[in-house]
Amino acid sequence: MNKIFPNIGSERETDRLMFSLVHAASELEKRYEAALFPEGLTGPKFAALSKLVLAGRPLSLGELAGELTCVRSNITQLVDRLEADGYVVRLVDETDRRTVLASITELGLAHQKAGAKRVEELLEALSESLKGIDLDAFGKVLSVINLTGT
Amino acid sequence: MNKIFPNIGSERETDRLMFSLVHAASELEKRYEAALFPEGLTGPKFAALSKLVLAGRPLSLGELAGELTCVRSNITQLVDRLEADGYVVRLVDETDRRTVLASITELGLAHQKAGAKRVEELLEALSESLKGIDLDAFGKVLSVINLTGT
DNA sequence: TCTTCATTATTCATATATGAATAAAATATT
DNA sequence: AATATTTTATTCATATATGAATAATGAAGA
Repeated sequence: MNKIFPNIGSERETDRLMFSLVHAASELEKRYEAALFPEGLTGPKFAALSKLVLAGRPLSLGELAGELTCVRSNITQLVDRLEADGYVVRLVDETDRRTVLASITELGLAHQKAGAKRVEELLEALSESLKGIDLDAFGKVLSVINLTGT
Repeated sequence: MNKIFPNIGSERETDRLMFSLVHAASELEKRYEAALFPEGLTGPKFAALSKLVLAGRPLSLGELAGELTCVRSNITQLVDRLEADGYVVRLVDETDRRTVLASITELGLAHQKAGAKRVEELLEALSESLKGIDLDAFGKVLSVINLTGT
């Protein structure tokens, strides 16, 4: 599904560029997901595992929700699936019995590592294909859009 | 949820740019959805209604799926919701009784028009804030990424 | 014509996302 | 200490997306 701008065929240059930008982003996401697929991972699963690896310790589901900027109930479900995959286990935090910790398993670690390698290859290839292009102007436009209040 | 690139804090410039690109796209989408919300529309609902308006005739669900580049079962559900909203009605195609046509209602038309106005305002504002920026280089980078096979 | 094949939409299972309502536990207030 | 509030995760309802399996209909070929 084209999530945005049903492409009414606008004349304005910025319209076409914004359409193209959204398309490029979704293209990137597709390649990213495709890179992770052989390792039994999806984008959200890899993101969660990567946060655990980066932290180097079990994280509470609330912390994970914060890191991944999403709602708690989302993490509950994601961790359900990761647990079903055997990539993560739930632990109770004995210092605060409300808290549930997600702890990455050996299997999860192995898959995260493999996924990270694939993603690195993807970014490396992308970097290669963008060689010799003026990225400064690109960054400037992005920063304008990224100013959240326009 | 950060759909992509769990932001491991890479040094490579292109990595940061790709992250920024995905972020910009999701920012745009958020504003787009926010613009449509007051008109009782979401992105997918508005996209479907807009295709019907653009066509100027009822479209089969298969045609809609093609226009919106998504799977048929997705459209079945989307049209269910649009029908529940009263924005669309289902008609049987008498020339091919397998086919179901989605036909926009007066109410749907009114909401699409209102939504289109909001989106136009959003794009107008965006175009304004990008005035004076070199969009050529931007377009070039996007076109590289949009070459689906890299 | 009758059987086979293709096409259409729907249903079902699943993944991802949000937000409201709930339950359990910790903290604060009286 | 007892009550009230806050914080934690889960459950539920819903929206959006995919893909596999199914049912109904149409088209092609024997």
